[in-house]
Amino acid sequence: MTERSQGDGTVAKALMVMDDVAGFGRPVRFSELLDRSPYPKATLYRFVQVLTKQGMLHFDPDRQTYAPGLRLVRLAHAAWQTSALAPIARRHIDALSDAVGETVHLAQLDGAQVLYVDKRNARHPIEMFSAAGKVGPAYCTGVGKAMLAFLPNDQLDHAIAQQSFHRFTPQTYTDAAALRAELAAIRERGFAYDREEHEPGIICIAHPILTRAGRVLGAMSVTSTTARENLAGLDRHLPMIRTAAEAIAAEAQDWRFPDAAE
Amino acid sequence: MTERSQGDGTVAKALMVMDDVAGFGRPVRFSELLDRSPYPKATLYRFVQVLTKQGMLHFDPDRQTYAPGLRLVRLAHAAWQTSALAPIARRHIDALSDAVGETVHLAQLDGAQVLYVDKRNARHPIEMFSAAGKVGPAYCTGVGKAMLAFLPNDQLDHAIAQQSFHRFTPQTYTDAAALRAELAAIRERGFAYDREEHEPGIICIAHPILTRAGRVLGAMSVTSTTARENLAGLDRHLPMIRTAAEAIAAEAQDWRFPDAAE
DNA sequence: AATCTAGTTTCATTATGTGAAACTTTGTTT
DNA sequence: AAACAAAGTTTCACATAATGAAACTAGATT
Repeated sequence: MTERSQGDGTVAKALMVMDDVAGFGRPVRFSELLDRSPYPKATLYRFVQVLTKQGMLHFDPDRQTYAPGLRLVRLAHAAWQTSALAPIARRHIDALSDAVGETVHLAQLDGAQVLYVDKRNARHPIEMFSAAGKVGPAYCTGVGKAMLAFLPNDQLDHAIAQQSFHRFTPQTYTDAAALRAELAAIRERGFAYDREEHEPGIICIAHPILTRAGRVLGAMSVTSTTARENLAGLDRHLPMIRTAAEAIAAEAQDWRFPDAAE
Repeated sequence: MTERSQGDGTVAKALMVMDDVAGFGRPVRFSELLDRSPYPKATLYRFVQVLTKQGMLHFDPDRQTYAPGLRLVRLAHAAWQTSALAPIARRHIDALSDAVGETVHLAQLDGAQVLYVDKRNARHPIEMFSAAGKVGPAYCTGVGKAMLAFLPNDQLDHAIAQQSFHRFTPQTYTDAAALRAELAAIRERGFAYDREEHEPGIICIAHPILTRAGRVLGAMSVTSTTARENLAGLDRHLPMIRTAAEAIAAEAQDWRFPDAAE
């Protein structure tokens, strides 16, 4: 399932169990968990007990199933609030989505993956946790490429090494060389497109959010469909998305990133 | 800060550190954390290292501060989605908030506290994590009392024992006896009011969400202000909130609570 | 240069986690 | 109803991992 790091401490192991439970996407029985777990029965059992007692897992006695617990939601609330990006970006995203009438995403880089931290959908009013917390591939999404393109070399190498390069559509970049060329173009241009690389019919324009020193804080995108728009059409939104991205960066910087030279 | 349970296992201790970091509500320095922590420097240091390496904490090298990490947001996403209540309730909450034009809350009981898991604000369109994950007192909120009132005796005793009974307003119930009387009235009536018990000027009507067997799944409320409404006015919304609560209960039950006799 | 504070590493000691196996409970088959 | 199987829980000798006092280093401050 996940890559297992051994002897990494008890805490790391317990968190791996959390990931496993979360990975099912539904309440799981102990035995199902055991099948996927590298730990022996008694060990896994103790972990699950401790995590449940701690509120990190919730045990449903009727069904005898475990699911991620409410303590996580409480902690995530703190994470979101404390985050230097999401709370600041909120009103800019509101404004942008109102102005362009399309779906707007805010994402951060979480290791080699894209993690969506906020979203506005012009039509359906709200998405809550169903949107925030979602992860996606970095190499074939607008926000992902926008962030990768402005990473320092060492971090970029590391991130690229971890991409899966699965071909989602005919347009997906499926090797590191092609991706690097695309990233160079993005760096040159200042923003990224998603040309149906992740989902057929879905296109977007994405802009990085950078500190003055050029450190990547996140990215935001405006998404549309090939049925309604083409890339040239999305360019209309460029001034607004750029303004928003810069405004967010400026606020975030003043607030919490006094930007020591790196 | 929090109650400390000793010898409760390494995982529990690590999670306590998480709570402490989250409790600050802002990025914290190691030394600030040390002041509040019962652990010696080296021990706390190791915890913070492990948690950071695991993505449960984020370390800002510029400021040398720790904040809750992105892995939490990812896990909370799973928790929210897997939860038996929030995803099901979503469209009902949408509909209810549209219909009544007031703020609607969805909450669950997390130990002795109320944990808000969703919210619709008629005016301001969205609140994201800023709303979900928030905790509040059970004894002086509509949703809190609506849930407490339908708890089995042993759980109720336990929950009441943990209430702080802080007097937020002149209307706040400040002792267990008064609260128990109010809960009896709520049980009788089938729903709860908040008569400015938590915040002056804020009133609400709240309805529990119960399985057929009477187990408490959560509660939902419609909130207004004394400037616009009074309790009698809120009663107008009763049929709709009751219908919504029952619909949510029915769906949740079919979906994941086949309701073994309790 | 001396002093202070915050952060990091070391290492002998001890507590804690580990997991094979035995056991109990629950549900299914004959 | 008895026999069986599968899932869940407890035990305990053993090994690993956590502990924390103290020593150390890096930056500030005087």
